[in-house]
Amino acid sequence: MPKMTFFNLPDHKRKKLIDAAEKEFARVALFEASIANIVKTAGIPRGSFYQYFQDKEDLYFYLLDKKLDESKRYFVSILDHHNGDIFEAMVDMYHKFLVMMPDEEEHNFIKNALLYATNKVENSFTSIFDSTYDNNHYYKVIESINREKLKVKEDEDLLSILQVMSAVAFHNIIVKLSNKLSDDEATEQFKVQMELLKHGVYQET
Amino acid sequence: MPKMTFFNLPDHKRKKLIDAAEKEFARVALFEASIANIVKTAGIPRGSFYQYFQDKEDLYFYLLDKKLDESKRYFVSILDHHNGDIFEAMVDMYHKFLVMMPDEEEHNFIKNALLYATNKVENSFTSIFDSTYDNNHYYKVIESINREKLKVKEDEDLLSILQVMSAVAFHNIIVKLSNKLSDDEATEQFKVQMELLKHGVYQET
DNA sequence: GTTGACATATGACAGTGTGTCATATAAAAT
DNA sequence: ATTTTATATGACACACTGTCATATGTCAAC
Repeated sequence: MPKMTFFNLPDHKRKKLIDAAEKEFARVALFEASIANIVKTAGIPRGSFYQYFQDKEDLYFYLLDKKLDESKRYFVSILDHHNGDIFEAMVDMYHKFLVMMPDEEEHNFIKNALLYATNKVENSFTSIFDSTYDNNHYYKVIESINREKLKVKEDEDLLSILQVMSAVAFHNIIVKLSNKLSDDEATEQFKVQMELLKHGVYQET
Repeated sequence: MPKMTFFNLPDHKRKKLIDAAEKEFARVALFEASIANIVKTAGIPRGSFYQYFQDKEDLYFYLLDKKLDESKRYFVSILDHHNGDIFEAMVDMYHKFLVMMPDEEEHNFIKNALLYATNKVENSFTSIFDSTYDNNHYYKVIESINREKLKVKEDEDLLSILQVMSAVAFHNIIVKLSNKLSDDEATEQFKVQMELLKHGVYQET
């Protein structure tokens, strides 16, 4: 987390710094991003940066988590919209995530995050379904899920399902961003994989 | 790929360099690893390094792919051992991968690779099931799979299954390596998720 | 309105790393 | 023996990081 000094900053100064950082993290992945670049763009002295943040990662995950918080809230609303059908919600979310990013800088930021995913970045993304990150949000999701059509009834089993889904979604988004799949192809492929998970791949005897 | 100069090197010199590199990549993740360290340990001049490799990544992915090639071959043998049952093979492989790493340096190398996974690293891992990386190996796998118990019969459907499985496996290994799951807990969790995929999560009406 | 205590700002600096290049050396070809 | 080609070497220019001594601002208390 950024230090208090950062939050005490006058709005325009804080915004300038955030804009500069977003620009840099949209340009290249975290490990390639340079503080030197950010402070130059923001027009602040180098020393000030360390007054506000522990280091590059501190700033980075602050920004990333801020962006993903929006997605989290959005997912709950989508889930409600689909009457708790978690598969429909997931496919919808996946599609929206890929298609609904008109801001190129935002798109590149996310792309760089995903293509150079550290464990921490992956956690930030898949935390949509992880109680350790945001217990409050987690229960909202769990409670919004309609279990009627599902085989499992226990929270624990539900969690396993969510984990499988988010692992597959995460992987698919990376494939989509790195390869030459169109939005439609990617969505189609994800749907197919969700169907597999829905109905299973074994022939029931 | 390393340059020819590297492969022309006398064995002992090449080995010394590889040993030094493996040590460095076991110490820290790719982005933190330093060429300066590697050449110091190997006792070669800095200039020579660039005679052999394009850069750090060149050396890194050469080593990683070499390691994963063993795993690929091993997977085919496991699949045969389980008479083509892809779920049994996958669970077995997952367990072996976690448990059968007695060499601490090797373990740390893989751990660093996974916890700081770039798109390229993830590709290297999941390429077990990707025809674009090693067509020959891919067909060996595809042909070894027993489709009797599976709903799907087409290669294309099979590929979707494999992709889902490898995405889930990849994700689980990362969770296992970063968190405090024991080998047994991790294996159990993976089994549960494989069962979900086998039989599906929807109640068939 | 002066003082002191505390918060913030600043940029020079030491340390570390990268990739290149001119030069030296060895090996092979003619 | 001489030219050509391959390899070796380490100094160098450049880039970046994190720190620290010093400067500047803020604000409550007297």
